[in-house]
Amino acid sequence: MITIMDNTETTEKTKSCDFRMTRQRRVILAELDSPGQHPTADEVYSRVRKVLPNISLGTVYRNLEILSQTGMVKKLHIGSEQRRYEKNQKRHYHAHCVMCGRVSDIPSDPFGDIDKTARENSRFDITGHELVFEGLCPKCNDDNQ
Amino acid sequence: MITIMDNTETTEKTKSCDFRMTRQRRVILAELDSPGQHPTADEVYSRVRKVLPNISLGTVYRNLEILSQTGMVKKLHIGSEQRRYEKNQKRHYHAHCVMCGRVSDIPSDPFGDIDKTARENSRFDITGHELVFEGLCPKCNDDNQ
DNA sequence: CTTGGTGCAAAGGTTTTGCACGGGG
DNA sequence: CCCCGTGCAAAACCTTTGCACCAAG
Repeated sequence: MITIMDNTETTEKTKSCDFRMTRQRRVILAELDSPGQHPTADEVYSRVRKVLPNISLGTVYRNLEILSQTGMVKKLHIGSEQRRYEKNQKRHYHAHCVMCGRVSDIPSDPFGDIDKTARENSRFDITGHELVFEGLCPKCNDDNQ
Repeated sequence: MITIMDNTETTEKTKSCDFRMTRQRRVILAELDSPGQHPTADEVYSRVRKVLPNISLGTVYRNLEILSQTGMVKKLHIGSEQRRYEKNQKRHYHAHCVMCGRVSDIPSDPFGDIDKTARENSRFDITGHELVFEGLCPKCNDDNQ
């Protein structure tokens, strides 16, 4: 029999939201575990299929959506490219290579002061911001010389 | 006969890039002229069709893409929603209503210092950033009370 | 048991593209 | 005149969804 409880806050969160921790969901979460990753749904799908060959792409999408609603996973919208996902973890921003599309983490505390500036210049009730830095990754920068 | 030259920097840019200023292209640009707008390709399409009933959606997409390459138009990537476009104009950021999807301009000088911070924390050659503020627009904020 | 989750496949929505023709410069 | 741009329609792409069955709790 498969152990379903793993007494992490992850499972706690799922339980409290009336979500079942299915095999599929657990494997998807596990795939997102290593930091510095920002896979697309399709990338998650092909990785997870190595463990669960019969999982469907629809299930991957449904789970990523549900997990992002619980806050365990974060949806990323970077450029006009395909949606990406990451495990929600310590505060950081992202850098996006305009040449190859690579996405890297940039560790940083959130810039709270820019929200304040925005509030002063608009009638919106600003709650936060999405910020992506654009530029060249080290590799493309070298190739470019 | 239709006047093709209009001796604006717009036409100059087009000429220098070997782009022809066609009737379609001119009407699309004109539609984007009033500030504070961020229409989707489809919205541009339906507006432009009032002037050019036979224009095709493909032409609208092709032109918005070309115009964004010349720098005359800016593509906006806001949340996971449909792509939006605006005429490139004085420096500002955008606020996105998480409830109704509305997009508003927020006048502001660019935050150059955050690029500096990002540079110090990554190996990317950072050239700029995409920044969208999230919150509630005045209307949704009222409805929410 | 009950009810939410799954696999499958089809549908949906947005954006791109191949092609033959037309018009800009 | 040349060849870029256009209209049309199909294709490509990404994401969502309906449905019958399955399995978590």
